[in-house]
Amino acid sequence: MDRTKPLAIIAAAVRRERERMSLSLGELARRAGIAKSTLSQLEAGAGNPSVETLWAIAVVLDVPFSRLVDPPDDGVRVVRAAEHVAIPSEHSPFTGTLLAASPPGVRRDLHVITAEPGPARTAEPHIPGTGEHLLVTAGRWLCGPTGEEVELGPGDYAYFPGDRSHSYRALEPGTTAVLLMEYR
Amino acid sequence: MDRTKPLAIIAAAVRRERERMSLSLGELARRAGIAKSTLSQLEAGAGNPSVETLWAIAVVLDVPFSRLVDPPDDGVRVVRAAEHVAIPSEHSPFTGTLLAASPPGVRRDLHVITAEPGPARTAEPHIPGTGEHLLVTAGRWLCGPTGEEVELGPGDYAYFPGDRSHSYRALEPGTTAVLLMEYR
DNA sequence: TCCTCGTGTTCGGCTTGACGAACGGCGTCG
DNA sequence: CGACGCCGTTCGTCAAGCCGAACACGAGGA
Repeated sequence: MDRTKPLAIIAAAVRRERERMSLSLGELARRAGIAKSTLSQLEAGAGNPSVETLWAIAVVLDVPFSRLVDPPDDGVRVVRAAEHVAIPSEHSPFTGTLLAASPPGVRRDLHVITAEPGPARTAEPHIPGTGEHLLVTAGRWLCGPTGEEVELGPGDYAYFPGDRSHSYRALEPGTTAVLLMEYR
Repeated sequence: MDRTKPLAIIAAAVRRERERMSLSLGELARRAGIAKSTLSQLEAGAGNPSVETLWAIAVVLDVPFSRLVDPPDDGVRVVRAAEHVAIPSEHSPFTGTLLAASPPGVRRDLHVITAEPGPARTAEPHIPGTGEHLLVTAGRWLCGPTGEEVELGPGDYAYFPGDRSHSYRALEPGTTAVLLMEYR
């Protein structure tokens, strides 16, 4: 499984999530019912916190346990419909193409989205570590991080990090896609 | 975030994963470099293990930390294309339908799958906690856990747990779908 | 200026988890 | 049968995490 020292990761993650919620160290400690000294040492990367302690923190921060343990990624990937490599498998009862395998510890929302032709609509960057997987089912999309937009047709797949400004634009009526949004 | 007591979950998860690897309690303890008494108490649901301890165990069991902390789920969900509730959002530059929000701590693979009409193909159950999300893009599928198959057309969405025997069957030529497989 | 409140840090004391040895229970071999 | 091996549990000791108070620092306000 994972490679890096858990201590530093957890320490950084707790601090990051805490600041994301705009909570002071003392306030978080109070809400979590732990001593702020404990939290201070934890964020300093010292010691070896117990499950109970971490759990209480995760609950208050409203993040899964896992969020306190994994790192980020980057880049834009596109797999054209024509490039799909069909893999007949004995293990699966169908022919499939693997588009993206996820690292552990992500949350994700699965959407179906539709848009009509018009001006590009831009989304503000989400929190770091967010990613968007798009699989076009009909029409044509022009989308991606600002300045790196790609045009996608039916069957095309694209991934790009969501922590940068990015836009979506439909080029044909009834343009639809499956959108998988991932958060850490 | 989560609701249930972490202790019992972790205890059960460790025992489950340990037995999956056919390791004795003592052997796991030895490999992980912890006292077997510690492991014994942990599996008994007593105490409040430290991160270091859990980490060592997770490494030996070759599972992500998260696998030791989240529970299972069940049931089959279907959202018909006609039932998709379009949500125009100011936050998103498109109209979307949320099909499924993920529980924390999952790994997932995103596939595009295609099949031609023929006999149903059955998949063996995967490890507990596995789930499959299917969104039909063309044709008609008949699939689901054995005995609970549902018929799906373009735009239809279904979820079912993958830890039971289940089958896929295409009813029309060129039947395709987006398949999101989740593991814990 | 002085006081107050907020931040995050460091310092004793107590609690508790981790350790290793010793224990009882089974199956196997001499 | 007794002796060994492995299983998992229980017990006493020790180290370490957790706690709460005291601490230093900076930003306002009177």
